[in-house]
Amino acid sequence: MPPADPPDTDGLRPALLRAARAELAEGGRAAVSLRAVARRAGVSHAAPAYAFGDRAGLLTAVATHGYRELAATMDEPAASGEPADLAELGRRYVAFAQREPALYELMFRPAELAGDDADLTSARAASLRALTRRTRPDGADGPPGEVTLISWALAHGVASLAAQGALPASATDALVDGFAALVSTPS
Amino acid sequence: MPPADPPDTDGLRPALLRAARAELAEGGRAAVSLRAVARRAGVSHAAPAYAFGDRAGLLTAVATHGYRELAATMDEPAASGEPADLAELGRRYVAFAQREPALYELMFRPAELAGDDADLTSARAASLRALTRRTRPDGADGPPGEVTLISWALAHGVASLAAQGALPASATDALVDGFAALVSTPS
DNA sequence: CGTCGTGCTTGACACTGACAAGTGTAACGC
DNA sequence: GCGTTACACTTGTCAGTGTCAAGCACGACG
Repeated sequence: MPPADPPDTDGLRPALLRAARAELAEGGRAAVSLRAVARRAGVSHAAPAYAFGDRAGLLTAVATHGYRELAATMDEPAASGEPADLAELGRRYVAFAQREPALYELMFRPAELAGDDADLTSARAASLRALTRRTRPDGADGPPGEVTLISWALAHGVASLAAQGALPASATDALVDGFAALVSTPS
Repeated sequence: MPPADPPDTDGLRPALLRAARAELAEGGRAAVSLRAVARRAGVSHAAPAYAFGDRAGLLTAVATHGYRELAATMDEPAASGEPADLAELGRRYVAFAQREPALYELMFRPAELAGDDADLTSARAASLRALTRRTRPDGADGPPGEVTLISWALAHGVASLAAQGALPASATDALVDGFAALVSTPS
């Protein structure tokens, strides 16, 4: 019987994660089968299931990486050195989704992920925190407010619609900027 | 060889569509297998593929129905008899997605649909038209403007995030209303 | 009475995720 | 040295899936 929590020190899990990312990028979410990942990584067909428990476990690990990268993207200071403003933040969010559409799609597909995974939960919380921090006037942490949630929903909506061709990819920045202008208009 | 376009007069296709909707509602998108649908409809395992070409064809037919229902929901006049305003429209859109989350999810999953299907394309266009008509000051048809697209993206974002538990279902109406207030604030 | 097409079924294949059991190997006690 | 044990996988197998070719019943038509 495989151990409940195999150590991550060796190269199997990282190698499988790399292979899964490559499959995801090349063939989309449907192409990420345990066996295809195993073939690409040059291991036996059951190795991924051993290393990650099951398919949901593998996808969860991939999605966790995605959330970490998204949070890092948002935390990055702007060229000016100052924290990014709302429009810049939205553009980055959408750009991330457009750069890795299959990964972004996977991140928001809880039916295929292990929702109770601790790493996933914390990475998800970290990315929401990065967004919250930048949409509060004081730049501090705290529970997301209405403006944060509306901004998130808008960015997610633009990213999702663009990812599936419902919106032209060239229109996304204008929509994000238009929304930011709405928000900053004094009521 | 099955004919390219089997007639829709008999009961096979409607029966399979009903079965597919039931599978979708009960077990989510992953539960809609051609064989499960066939079992539920009481036909042979290959009948769905015969009737719809392949799995994508069946899902496309289901999604097409979904777009038709969504458009009908939005076109419905409000209790007052007047066309729905932006907030009401958004609430209806999100409510539709929450009433049939698996169907809504399927409708925005082009990787599993036959994107070039004429019925799907026209149903999709009709639902966008219903939304456009109600977000233009003159209530006329025409290409969707920036406000329409931003509103759509917001509604889609709220619906998607709520469907997967990222937002509490109880918060969606407040977000939609908050957005509508932003839009109606004179700049 | 044949024969022909239509509408669906039967049968098969390759592929998938999951599981049980096997295999090699390194570490450890003696 | 040797036996035992734990680990890190691999091998083998099973049920389920989508797809395709072939078969079959049956009514229409000559």
